[in-house]
Amino acid sequence: MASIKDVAAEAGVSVATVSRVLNDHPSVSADARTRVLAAVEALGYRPNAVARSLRTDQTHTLGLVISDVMNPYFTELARSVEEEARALGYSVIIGNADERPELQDHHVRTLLDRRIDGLLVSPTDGGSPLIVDAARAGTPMVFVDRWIPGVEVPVVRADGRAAVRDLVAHLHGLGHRRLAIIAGPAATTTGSERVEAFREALGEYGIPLPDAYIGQGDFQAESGRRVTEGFLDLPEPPEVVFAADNLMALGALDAVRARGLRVPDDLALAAFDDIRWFVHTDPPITAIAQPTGELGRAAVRALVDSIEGRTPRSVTLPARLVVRRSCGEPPASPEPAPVRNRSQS
Amino acid sequence: MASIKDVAAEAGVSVATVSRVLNDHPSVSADARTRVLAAVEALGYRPNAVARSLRTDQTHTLGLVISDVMNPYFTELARSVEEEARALGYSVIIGNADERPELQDHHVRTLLDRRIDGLLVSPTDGGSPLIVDAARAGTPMVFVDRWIPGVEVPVVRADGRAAVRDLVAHLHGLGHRRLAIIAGPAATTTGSERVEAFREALGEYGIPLPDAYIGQGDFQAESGRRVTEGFLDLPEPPEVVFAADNLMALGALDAVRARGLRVPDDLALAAFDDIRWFVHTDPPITAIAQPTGELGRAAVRALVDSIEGRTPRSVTLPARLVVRRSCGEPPASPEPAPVRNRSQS
DNA sequence: CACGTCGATGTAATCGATTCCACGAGGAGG
DNA sequence: CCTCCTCGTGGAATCGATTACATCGACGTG
Repeated sequence: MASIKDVAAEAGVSVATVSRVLNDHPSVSADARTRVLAAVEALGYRPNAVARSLRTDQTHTLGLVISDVMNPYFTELARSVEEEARALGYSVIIGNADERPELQDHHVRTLLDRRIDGLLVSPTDGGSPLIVDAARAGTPMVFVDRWIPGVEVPVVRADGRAAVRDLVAHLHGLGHRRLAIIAGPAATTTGSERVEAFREALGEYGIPLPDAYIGQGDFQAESGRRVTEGFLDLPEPPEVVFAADNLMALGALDAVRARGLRVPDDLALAAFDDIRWFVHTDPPITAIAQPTGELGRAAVRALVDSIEGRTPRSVTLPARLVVRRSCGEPPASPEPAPVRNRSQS
Repeated sequence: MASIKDVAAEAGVSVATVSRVLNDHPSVSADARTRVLAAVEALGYRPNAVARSLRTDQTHTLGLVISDVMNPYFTELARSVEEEARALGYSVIIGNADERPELQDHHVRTLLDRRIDGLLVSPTDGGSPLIVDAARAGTPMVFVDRWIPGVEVPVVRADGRAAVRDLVAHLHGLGHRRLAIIAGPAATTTGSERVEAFREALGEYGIPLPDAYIGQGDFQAESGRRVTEGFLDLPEPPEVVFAADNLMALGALDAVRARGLRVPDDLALAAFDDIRWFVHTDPPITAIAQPTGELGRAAVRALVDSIEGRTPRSVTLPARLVVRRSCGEPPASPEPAPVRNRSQS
């Protein structure tokens, strides 16, 4: 592969001049510039990003460590992150933690070794020392969706509190009184927050949230199935199950289906995270939608601000309830546009 | 950030010795080794992968350019690729082409600039000169799922021919005679191959595939909706629509639903690519399943073979038909295990 | 005892870029 | 006409690693 030296030789100038042309530094004669450009063209030269990074100490790369690529919510997040990053001149390297802390740390370490300019993390657990140290050491970092409390890092996330309240109102209005939740890992902020919001909203109606109605899941489908089976085996099973993410809702659906029961007649179901498939499930699932695309973009902007020396800001956006048929009684009007355009947020 | 020089100073040895310890070269005294290791520990030193790559001309990184991250098929592929790569000591950088050739080229160029050790591509179009040139120039490369004809690059893919024949047999057995297909872009191998296989299989029953029953899609949901509406507007609409990928099937479902029609009563539906959501749609969708995980792993193995100087082999694995209810008449026995374990292929 | 071998170590070149500094030519100003 | 500044350019240092080569002491062998 041709290097800058080859270009310099071909153009009859020094490597310094070639470099100046490439980085369009002002003081290069028009003549030299055209000769260099011709040489670049002739040799099919492309600058070696590795060498450039070593010298400049910037890789123009962002690391994104997400909890689970197979989760459509995170896939969509990754997509919007990459899009915004590209618009700002950065590449993105994605690491999939698969909800496993040690895998998360593996990716963080690898990304740090590659000297990425900044890190976007949605922490799988509540306190990876590696991440905390990196943050303290000054690595530009932004938390997205989930965060680690007590660390001075901007957080970009959706606040589901109001939407959860709307959901509970909706459920209460449908006559449901025994409401259960499939929670995420307590070690994640989203895991515990959603339970709290749910409990609080129930409280407003004087409905308790007994321990038996709090199932411990791990944000993956299998745990949703297991927890739901537990609920169904209870002497007094809940009338509604609220899954704290979309995959656990899928597992819940599996469990109900395996017993030959029906949603919402035998058990109503709602989920946090709205994904396009929820429109097509049997029945369509009522869910709390996060502004995923906007979150991804805001996170990138905050991170790039941090990298380029501006002060990054935390961002909290509202989530909203999308009512469908999985909790009973169809909504007043059918959903207007079944295919959502993928470029919208 | 501490460099190898700092470690050398701290340990009281030369950088060469530090480097030898780090790469466990045999001729280092036990004493020096422990001192270096202690210094590494004390300083929290981590080798700079950028510098290392520049010197050794290897990045231990694979590039993966896929057509669409939002497509669960490719997400699963990406996941298995990363897993196998990690097991073999490589990282993966994913580029999302979003079915746009220029975006695909952008990512290929960026990856090449970063001097990745090898490239895994599922080409969005039939003949990016950039990719062809890179292959000819000797960049280790493997095509996965789709390929570019006429280029000397191993291909790892699933052969759906037999499964399509099974599907047609199934449809014919249910009494369907007017069968249409939503095709992928003709520029992709999978796009044209699936139409051919379908036409061939129909031929065995003496059923023609008129042009009106070949809708041109682009592997994205919106095109599936558009094409399906076209089909429904025909004077003699088809009884079955076969979508060449899962997203177009989703779009087809949208179109049917928007008209207040029902699957399979008004229009039967089948899809290429089986994804877990198909079990939960209304109705569950009959699909052709590819051994996605195995494809990803095989592709990585072939690529790493190529990188490390062994001869890579092309791999073709069979796809298989999974019958559900979207073409009419439920299958003989219900699906045995509703939740599929995510670690299986 | 001399010499060759081997193991441990350090010095320095190298990878491919960027960038500081020095230098020469040419133009402006006194 | 001399000085000074500016502009275009090249030489060389530098980033942080790896590695060929040189060196040196210890040891084994004839």
